Amino acid sequence: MPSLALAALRSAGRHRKPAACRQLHAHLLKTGVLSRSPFPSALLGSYANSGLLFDAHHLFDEFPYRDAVLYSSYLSALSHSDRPSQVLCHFRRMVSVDAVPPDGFIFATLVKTCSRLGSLRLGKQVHAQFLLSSFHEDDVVKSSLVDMYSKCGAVDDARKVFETIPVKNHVCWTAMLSGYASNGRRAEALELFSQMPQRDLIAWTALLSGFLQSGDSFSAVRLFVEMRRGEVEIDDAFVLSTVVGASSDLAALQLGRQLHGLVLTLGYESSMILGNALVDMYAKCSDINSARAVFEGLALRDVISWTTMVVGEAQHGRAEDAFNLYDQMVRAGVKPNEVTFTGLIYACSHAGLVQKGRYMFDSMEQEHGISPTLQHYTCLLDLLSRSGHLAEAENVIDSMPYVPDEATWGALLSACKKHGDTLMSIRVADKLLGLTPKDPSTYILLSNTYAAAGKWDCVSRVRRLMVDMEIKKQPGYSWIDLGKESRLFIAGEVPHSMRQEIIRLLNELTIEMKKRGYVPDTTSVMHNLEEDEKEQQLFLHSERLAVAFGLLKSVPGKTIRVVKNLRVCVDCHNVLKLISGITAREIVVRDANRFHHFEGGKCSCGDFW
DNA sequence: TTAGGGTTAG
Repeated sequence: MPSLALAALRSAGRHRKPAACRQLHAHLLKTGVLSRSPFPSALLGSYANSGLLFDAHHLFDEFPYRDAVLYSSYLSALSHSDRPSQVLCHFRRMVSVDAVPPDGFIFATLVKTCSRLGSLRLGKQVHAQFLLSSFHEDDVVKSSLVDMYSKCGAVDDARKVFETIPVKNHVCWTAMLSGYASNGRRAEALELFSQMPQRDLIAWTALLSGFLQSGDSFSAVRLFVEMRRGEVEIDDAFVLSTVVGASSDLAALQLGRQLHGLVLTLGYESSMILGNALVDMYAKCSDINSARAVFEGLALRDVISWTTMVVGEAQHGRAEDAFNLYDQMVRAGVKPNEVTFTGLIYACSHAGLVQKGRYMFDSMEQEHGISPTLQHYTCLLDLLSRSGHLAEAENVIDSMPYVPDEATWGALLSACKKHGDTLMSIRVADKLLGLTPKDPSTYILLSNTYAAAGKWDCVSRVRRLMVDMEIKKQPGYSWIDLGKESRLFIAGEVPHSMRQEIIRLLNELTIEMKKRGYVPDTTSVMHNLEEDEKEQQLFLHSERLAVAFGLLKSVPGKTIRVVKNLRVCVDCHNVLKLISGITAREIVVRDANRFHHFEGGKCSCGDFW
C-alpha cells in the first residue's frame, strides 16, 4: 500500500494536481506513514511542483527532524521558485542550526540557485567548496556547474568543467551546447553539436534557442528547417515556441503563418505557451488583428497572454484597446506584473495620455504592490517629456531611486529636441556624453543636438569619440516580405534591376504629394549638406524604396508591410501618410520603436512617436 | 531528494 501512495504522490506532483497532493497528505497522516522515508521529501516535492509552495513551507517547518534528504527537496523547491535567493538563507540554517553537511544533491541545488540568480561570484564560491568536499567527483554537480557557468556567460569555465566529466550524458552535452549558442559562440556550438553522440529534441531546441538568445534568429530558423528534414520527432511544444519567437524577431509574417499551420497540424493548439508565442508573433509581424484572433481563441490565459496582447495593442497605437484588455484582465482575476505596467505606461506615452499614465504609474505600487523599476521611471519620463512636460520629466530623474542610464537620458534628450528646448538639451547631452554611451543612435542624437545649437567643438568631440570607440552609424534598412518574394533595401541604394521603375514611381508620387502641400522636412538629415542634397538623401530612405517596391510588386489592394531597423524619420512619416492616401493602400511599418499603420493619409500613431 | 530545451518589456 505505501508504494501505491508513493506512486500516487509522484503522479500528483508531475501532473500538478494540488488537490490530490492535499488528499494524499491527509491519507499519509491517517495511516501513520508520513514520517517514514521517502514520504516527507516526496510530499514536499509534489506540493512544490503543484504550485503549493506555502504548503511545502509549512510541511518543512513543522517537521520534527530535518535531514539532508528533506533539505534537498526543500532547497530544490525554493531554487525553482520565483525567489531562489531563499535557498541561501535555508542553506545557512541547514549547516548552522541543524548541523547537516551538504551532500551531492545539495551542491547541485546550490549551483542551480547561483545559475538562477545569475551570480557568477557565488557560483565560483560554491564550486570551490564542492572541490574541497568528498563529493568532488559527482557528475550531476559537474553538469550543473557547466550549466551555471554557461548561463553566467563564463563559457570557457563551463568547458573546463565539461572536460572533467568522464562519461558525458545528454544533460551535460546540452548544457555546454546551450552555453556556446546563447553566448554567440556559433562555430563552437555547431562543432559541439556535430560531435554529440545523439542529438535529441532537447539538444536541437537548446541550439535553436541559443541562437535566438544571442540575436541570430536567421540561424535559428535555418536550423529548424534542417531539423524538419531529419528524423527528429516533435513531441513537445518547446521547439515550436522557440522558432515562433524567431519569426517574431524577424517580423517574418509568412514564416509565422506557416508555423501556425504546423502547430495546428501537430496538434499543439491547446498549448498556452505556444499560443502566447503566436499572439506575440502576429503582433510583432504587424498583423495585430490576427494576434487578437489567436488571443481570443486561447482556452487558458495567464498573465503573459494578457500582457503580450496589451503590449501588442500599445505598440500598434491602440491605447484604448490596451486599457480595455487590462480591465478585462483584472476582472478575470489575473494579477498584472511589472511587464504589464511597462506596456500600459508605454500605451499612454504613445497616445499622449499624460494623466492616465501618471495614474497607472502610481497605481502600480499603491494598488498592486509592484515597485517601479528604472524602466518604469524611464517610461514615465518618456510620457511626460514627449508631451512637453520637460521640467516635470527632469524632476523624475532627480527624485527616482535609481541612477539614470543611457535610455533615460536619451528619452529626455529626444523630447528636448522635439520641443526645441536648446538650453535643456545641451545640459542633458552633457550628462549623456559623460556616460560614454554604447548605442550608435545616441551619438547621432548627441551630434545633432550640438549641431543644432551651433556647438561645433562638441560636435567634433562626439565624432572623435565615435572614431575612437569604433562606433559606426548603423545604415538604415527596410525589409519587405511579399510571400513569394522578399527584399532588403538599404538607404541610398536602389537595386539596379528595378532602378528605373522605383525612381519613376517615387517621382510621380512626389509630384502628387507636392500638389497636396508636401514640403520636405530635412531636419533629420545630419550632414552639413546643401538643401537639395538633403532632399535627395530623404528621397532614397530605405522605407520609401521598400514601399515603392511593394506598390509595384504586390497584389493590388493588399496591405504593404515593411520592417525598418531604425526609427522612421519625420519626413518619411509625412511621405508615407500621403502615399497611403494617394494610392488608397494600407501601409504598415514596424520601426525600431513601434508600429505605424498608414491609411487614408493618416497614421495610427497620431504623429506621436 | 540533484543537472539540459519554451511564452510578455528593454
